Amino acid sequence: MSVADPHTEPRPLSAAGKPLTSRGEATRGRILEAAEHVFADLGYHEASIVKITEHAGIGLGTFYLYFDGKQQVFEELVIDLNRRVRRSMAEAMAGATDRISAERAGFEGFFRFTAAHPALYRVVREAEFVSPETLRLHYTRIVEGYETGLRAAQAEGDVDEALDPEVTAWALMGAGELIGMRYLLWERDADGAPPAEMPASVVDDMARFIRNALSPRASTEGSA
Amino acid sequence: MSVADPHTEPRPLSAAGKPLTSRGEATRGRILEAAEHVFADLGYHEASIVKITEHAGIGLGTFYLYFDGKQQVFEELVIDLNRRVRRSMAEAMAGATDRISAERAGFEGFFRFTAAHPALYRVVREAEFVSPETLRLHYTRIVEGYETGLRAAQAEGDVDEALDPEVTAWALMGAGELIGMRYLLWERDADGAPPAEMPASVVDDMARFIRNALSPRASTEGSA
DNA sequence: GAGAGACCTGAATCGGGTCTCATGTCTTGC
DNA sequence: GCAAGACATGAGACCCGATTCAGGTCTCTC
Repeated sequence: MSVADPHTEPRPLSAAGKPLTSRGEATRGRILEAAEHVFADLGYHEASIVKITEHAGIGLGTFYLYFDGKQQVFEELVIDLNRRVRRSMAEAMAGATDRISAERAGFEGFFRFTAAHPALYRVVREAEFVSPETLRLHYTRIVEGYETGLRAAQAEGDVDEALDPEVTAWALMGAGELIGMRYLLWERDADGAPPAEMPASVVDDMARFIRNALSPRASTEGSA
Repeated sequence: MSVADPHTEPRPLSAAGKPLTSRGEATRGRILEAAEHVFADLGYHEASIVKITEHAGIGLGTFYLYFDGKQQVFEELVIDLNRRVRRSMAEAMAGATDRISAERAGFEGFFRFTAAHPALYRVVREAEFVSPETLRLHYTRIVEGYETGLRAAQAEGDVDEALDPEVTAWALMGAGELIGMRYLLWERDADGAPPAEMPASVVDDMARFIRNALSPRASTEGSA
């Protein structure tokens, strides 16, 4: 597979590009963790370096030893989150035998991540306006896996051969995203708490939709 | 239909809530127009009141005679854009006879608007982070129409009765959005110009996907 | 135990934003 | 032609954020 492995991580460097001692690595990690918290809480523009460094318990200047600026931490964070979402999806799909159930499992993995970290997934979406390149990377990496899976499944006869794998992959991802937004990010109980997981009925409804969309049709290969 | 009519517009008021003379109304309109331009060009956070008033050719203070602040103009703009997107969709669907072709036409209307105003559709999406309430309104209004249409089509036998209309409506809208983003907002030719319209092949592929997803299945009502 | 890096710090600099307000200018009714 | 009220203005008060930098401190090596 040419798809990027969701488990590899780059070596941490200082802002100047130099390698770090373990003390430096630890501090860098604390900044990243604080950034995750602050961005998730406040969104990109309300977040500030001061708030991040305060939350990390370090001096303001220290931040600039490890990052060029706010945008760079943000990008690194999105890339990390992308790895984590894909890991969640990959884990969920691991046991599936045919493509249709793999598809369902993949969505469950995605919904599980979103339910567990609603604010974090919002961070990823905000990348569209903060760092479009990074968002492209995010979506592209997810779609690549999808597309390969769909192509293989078409060869197996699990998926309608008339469907274009690329367009279909984007359509499925979009469907998953809006469903996640609607039923996980928007839904709040009386105390304002988000749901712990996607309601089974929604997962079922969505699975039915996907099964319909993907399964080979017995007859009627009509006009385009 | 209980769906909000995309053609009605509220009366313009001053920031203090007073009705306006025609001179005032004209100025207010110029601000809104300038805001549309500036937000589309720069995004919410890069945009500033100064830039908006400069573009409108009026003094800075004048802005505050008509709006409470940046956020309020933004929200008004998003609501206006929502009306325009829905109008574009409704016009495209007007001639359709059955639901499946109405669906396809609706997407064509949506893609037409996005292709004609790529930057404007980005403004709508940015509302997720600037004014979540307004974005909810945007999506909800679109989904309402969808859902009613799907329900009616199920009664007619045009659409698989096993599908949940609400979940299906959100899934379709999400699919349309990501396809729009991928093939309209991202695609640039050598000069960096966006495509004038959605490629026919993508529309066809998407239509096939939707037809599969919605059409009643002859047999196999399998497990959930 | 002393020197060399690596690491840390926050006051100060700089830039840019929103919003107010005291001071005009138009337009309309009479 | 002259109030009165609607409309217009932009300098300035105020706020807040990113980034720099000169001066520390820590830690490791020999």
